Amino acid sequence: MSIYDSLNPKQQEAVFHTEGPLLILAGAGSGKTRVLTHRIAYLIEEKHVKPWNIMAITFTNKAAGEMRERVDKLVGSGSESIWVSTFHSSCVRILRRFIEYLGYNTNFTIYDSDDQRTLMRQVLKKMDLDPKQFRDRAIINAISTAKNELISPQEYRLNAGGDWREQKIAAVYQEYQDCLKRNNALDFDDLIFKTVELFNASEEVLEYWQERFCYIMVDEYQDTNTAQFRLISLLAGKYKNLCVVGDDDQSIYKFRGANIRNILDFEGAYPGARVIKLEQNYRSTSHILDAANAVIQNNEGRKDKALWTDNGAGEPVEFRQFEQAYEEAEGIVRDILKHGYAYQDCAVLYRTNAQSRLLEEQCIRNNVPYRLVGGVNFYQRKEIKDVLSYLKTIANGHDDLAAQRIINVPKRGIGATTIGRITAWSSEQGISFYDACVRILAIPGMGKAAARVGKFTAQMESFRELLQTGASIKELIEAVVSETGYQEALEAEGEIEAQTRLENIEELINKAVSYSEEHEQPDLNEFLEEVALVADIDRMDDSENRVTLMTLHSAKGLEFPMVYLSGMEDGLFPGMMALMSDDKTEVEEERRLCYVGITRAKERLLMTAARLRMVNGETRYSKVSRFVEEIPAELIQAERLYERAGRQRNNETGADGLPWAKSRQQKGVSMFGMKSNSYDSPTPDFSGTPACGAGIFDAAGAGGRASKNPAPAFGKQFTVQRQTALDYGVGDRIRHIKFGEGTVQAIEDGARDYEVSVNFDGAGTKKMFASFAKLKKI
DNA sequence: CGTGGCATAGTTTTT
DNA sequence: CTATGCCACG
Repeated sequence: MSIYDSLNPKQQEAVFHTEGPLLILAGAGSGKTRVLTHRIAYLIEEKHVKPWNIMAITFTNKAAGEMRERVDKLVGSGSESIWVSTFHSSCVRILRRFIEYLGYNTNFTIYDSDDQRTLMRQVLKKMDLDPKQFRDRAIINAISTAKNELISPQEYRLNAGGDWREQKIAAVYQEYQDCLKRNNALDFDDLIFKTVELFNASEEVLEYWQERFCYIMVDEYQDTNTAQFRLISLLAGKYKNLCVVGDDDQSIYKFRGANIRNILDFEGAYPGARVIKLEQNYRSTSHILDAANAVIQNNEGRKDKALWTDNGAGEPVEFRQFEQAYEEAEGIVRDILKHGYAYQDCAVLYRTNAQSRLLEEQCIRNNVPYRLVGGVNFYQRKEIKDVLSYLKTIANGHDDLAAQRIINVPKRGIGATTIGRITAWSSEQGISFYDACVRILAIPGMGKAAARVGKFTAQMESFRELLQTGASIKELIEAVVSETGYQEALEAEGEIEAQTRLENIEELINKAVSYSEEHEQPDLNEFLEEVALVADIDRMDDSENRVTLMTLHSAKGLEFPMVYLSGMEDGLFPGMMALMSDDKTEVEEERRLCYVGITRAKERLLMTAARLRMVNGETRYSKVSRFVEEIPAELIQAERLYERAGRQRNNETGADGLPWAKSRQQKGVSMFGMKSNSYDSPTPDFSGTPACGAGIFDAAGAGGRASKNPAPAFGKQFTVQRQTALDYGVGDRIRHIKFGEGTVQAIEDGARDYEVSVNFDGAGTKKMFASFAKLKKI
């Protein structure tokens, strides 16, 4: 009895085929991770391949982590030396050792999309291009596409030919790359691009890695782009022991450069490649699977395959159309409360992040604990970026963007003029921005600002010393936040803002602590880089009992017993862009996305749509998504609204006859923004807090209990409950966590919360919200 | 130099 | 509608 007996014949075939190129076409839920992990185990235990000669590439860190965990269980010792990581982190590791061949320094920094944008603006400004004609976003996209296709600035210029605009973009591309290099920085696309460049530049380096990775496995192969394909080809070029796993029907990252031809043409690129299809699905009921098959069949140019399952038929797929978008959200949440699945077994999926708002509202309203994946990345939040910029500047002064970001945060009286002068001087001298700051006295025309800059650099140097003398990253962050006055400045901004932001910083500190615990020799640079490559999905903690809200894209690779597909409307999903496009593969891509969504469901699938939805401030009517129509009637149980004539509609929806009247009214009583007493308890207005809907945050339900409890429950950022009564009154002595002791001056019954004025012994009079201030009676 | 107000533009999905 | 950017004022 071996561990391989539990695999089906096809899976075994894939596991035992170890030499030469292998394409595993793994349909949704066909156990591909099982195959990959068992294959690794087989290589090590039966073929005696050294663990360090194996490389497994996944798309997200989360997937990498899971795979590593499962491999650990299968393979006793040595599994830690297998490379299991994403394309991006693999490339970083390679570049950290050899990028000097390309004239960069090995302690390069990684620019995220925000940094990229900042830099691009600087470049566009410097080149004096009409911002109307050359939008940063558009140029970044063009460059990104070029990099994904391995097109260098020089080639871009050649391809541009006589096209004036393209010529300009080529020049911007060139300048942008020069700036990156001067800053010793790489953007996301560069990580792959530069690694390929490195391999092309040095036979010696390439051979080193070819010998290192004799066995390579790539997951989600349908989503690789040209650069990634090239990278893999180079690495596997010598031994050709390349095993790729993917499903062409789940290719959903075209916008990111993914080239579906990579998987469709694999056999062409690797003659003699073995192809194994995994078609048995272990995840879903046959109703769900048949619905998925029915939808995807409408695509052309796919690899022929037929997924089947011997799970039971299960319940039919359901579809419900609602009048209003908020009713749709409400319907979903009600259903969650009704059907009895644990919260953590439910996922609500949608096409665009904007749709999460209504769902959140309804979850909060009905006390359903949820977890939001996506939106603004945690690491892109202002306060986090600020702190990280400090750390970057402390770690090495090479990152100009980071230094420029924080030199006047908190306010130090160093304005744009001064920063501009320093920047100009630093580029004249060919030194970094930070180094220029250090030599501030040498810069002409500085005046008063010189002293301020001097104070700044002195402080930064003191932080460096702190780090030298062995302070942990945690201690460093704490020192930065308190000694620079960052925390103070934050608190001055307002109670609610400060609270959420400080909690975010707290979360970053936690991250730093767990990093330090995991590594024998914690290193600030390494920490920064780890943090630079995390995706939202990586931070998803599925141990808590919460409903998951996320985009269809984020859902790839996951599964849930109960799945809701919301916003099934033509114009939203498939999106307007795809419908309008002449390129019909755009709709096909959306259809694949739908296929991914459907196949996430194990037991029950409910699709929903609204006939009316607010989009960009105006109400839009939509038809039911064509994807729903593609599911044969016998598989689906549909509740539709009748298509009504316009006049009748007015009677139904709005007292004043306006079609959108009802939605306005609803907006008025919504949880966001408006003051309203129609709920058991008001909630903070988090439509205004930047942290809202950002990254993953946890909104805790009342311990998993549904309704009844009048206090709405938020977690983390929103650990807010309006106290029905305060245990202190005017004149009482209280204690505040930061301001110390004081006397309550007044309590106002505000719209959302009690506003308490307190005269602190040390800090004077402050007005604060009761639920945030956490005042204790003494 | 900092702030606040106004105008404008933008909108998919993310490593 | 909302976020961001720019400009004018204090």
